Amino acid sequence: MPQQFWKPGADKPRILEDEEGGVVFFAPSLSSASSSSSRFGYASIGSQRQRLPVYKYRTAILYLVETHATTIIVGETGSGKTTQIPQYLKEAGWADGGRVIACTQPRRLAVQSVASRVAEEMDVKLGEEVGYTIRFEDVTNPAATMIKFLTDGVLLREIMDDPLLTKYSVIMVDEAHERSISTDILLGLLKKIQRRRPELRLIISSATIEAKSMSDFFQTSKKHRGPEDHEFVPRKVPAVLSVEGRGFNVQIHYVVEPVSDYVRATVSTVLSIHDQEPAGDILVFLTGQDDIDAAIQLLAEEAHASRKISSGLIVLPLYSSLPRAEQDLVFSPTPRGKRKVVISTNIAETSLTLEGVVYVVDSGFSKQQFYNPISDIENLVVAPISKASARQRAGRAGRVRPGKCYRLYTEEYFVNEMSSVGIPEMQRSKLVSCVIQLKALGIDNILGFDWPASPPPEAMIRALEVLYSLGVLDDDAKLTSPVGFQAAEIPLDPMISKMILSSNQLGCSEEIITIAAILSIQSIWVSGKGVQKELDEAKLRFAAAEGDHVTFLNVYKGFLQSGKSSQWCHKNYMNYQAMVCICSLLLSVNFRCG
DNA sequence: GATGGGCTT
Repeated sequence: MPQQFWKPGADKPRILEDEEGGVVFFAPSLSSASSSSSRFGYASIGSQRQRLPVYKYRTAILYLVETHATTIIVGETGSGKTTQIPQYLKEAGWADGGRVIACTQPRRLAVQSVASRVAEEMDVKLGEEVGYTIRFEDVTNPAATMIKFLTDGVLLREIMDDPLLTKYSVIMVDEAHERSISTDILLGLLKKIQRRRPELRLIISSATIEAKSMSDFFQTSKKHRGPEDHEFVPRKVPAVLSVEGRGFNVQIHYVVEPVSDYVRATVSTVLSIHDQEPAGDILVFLTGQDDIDAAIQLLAEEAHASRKISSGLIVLPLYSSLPRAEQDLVFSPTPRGKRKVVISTNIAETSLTLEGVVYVVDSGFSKQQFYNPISDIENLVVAPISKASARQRAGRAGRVRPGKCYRLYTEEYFVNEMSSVGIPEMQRSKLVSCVIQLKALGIDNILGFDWPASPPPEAMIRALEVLYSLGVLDDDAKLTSPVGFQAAEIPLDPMISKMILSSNQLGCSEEIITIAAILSIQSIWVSGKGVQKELDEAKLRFAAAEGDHVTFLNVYKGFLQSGKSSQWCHKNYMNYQAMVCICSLLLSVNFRCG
């Protein structure tokens, strides 16, 4: 039975969700005038740049940055803020005198693609005036780079060498609304740095909502407040500027009654879209591989049962552990007369963008990590998403033309029950790595640190206990010498760093570093629906009686003997990308540990 | 017999 959605404008009274800044769905007329037709013309890069929504705020942004210590920019995707603002700053002279403009991103891929886009717009070679740094890859030229894109994790590491980040004149923290651990630590540290360096300017860029709490965070100072309107001191009160995006209008449909099984509901919704709606690809958000496989299975069964309805559907799964070749399928253009259905995890919410999506089906759930500091156990649980996520998901339907989003929950639920933003990662994770990093930066009063979102004190205490038991912290909760400092230097989980340091005395460093590298990446095995049996057999070929760790060693040996061959990985159900990653990790750890 | 959302240094 197909799901029942009510259509906007029909009998049921429409509760507008704009109260909380539902701007995501409705961009002013500007978008229809400027994007669809002219965007595909042969405009020069210069005029393309001028057509971005952010362009008309150029003067305002430069003025605010000049006069305020912190500027918060609320902008939807497609406003052009990430690529344009660093260029405006450079044009206004913020990179003069050897200073550098930094722009951080939570993800490596975003850093690379934004950097190359900006280099192209400025018509310079990537790695010169415009460069980027991500782990294992530094494409900058210290003598020439004026605009530098980097992951927030890399900037955090840079603070270890240069605690005041002296070479930067402006630091733009992008995607701050995602509230990843590194972004939050970075924000806390930048606030501190700012007190010592009044000439440093910060730009915090966030997709929606949290502008107010972010502004409060940068406004309130625990200690001495500087003079506010002094001529040469920038204003401490953050400026907040909102920039509209370029998304198309997305019509939201809610279910009338709550659904009991969101996988089934997904399938019937997809089928009725396919049956009733004009051409356009469908993007479905489910929680994980299990759900996704079940939905695909069910779709196949329905297709078999009613050939008429489901002919012309191309159904593709999408999740991060899917082999690269299969992931790439979702980017292939949809053949004429066909309709692509991508059934995805959260990966399509932030990390990748699919062109051609016109319909989004949102289950309302995602898997989220939670940490219980009492039991010291991390859990992955299916939990309801936030309004912010729901808006982000819906926005994925409006990239090429007006679209529709089908939410598998009631409007009443969305309005009254759904929390407006998710819980910051900081408040639902282990903090061992985070604490050792702050200690390495000389921040002794960890419990008194000024966070954008305070983590639970129990989690902090547990992290301190773990570090103490590893011998990384002493009785005064200071880093021990040399073990504590060495462990902080190694960019891995402190438990693993300690294992590496101890292996030195036991004469098994080489083996332990290999194991450490493998434990530090997501998985060396490929994943997928039909390969479970083959995967188990492959694992058996390397299995060691001593356990998984020695099995890992065998796998790595095999990989080396194959001459680091990708075919060998494929044959043995191993993730080639992961193995390459391990090699880089080995290099960097070996480098640090002599 | 039960099991990996997504990132990152």
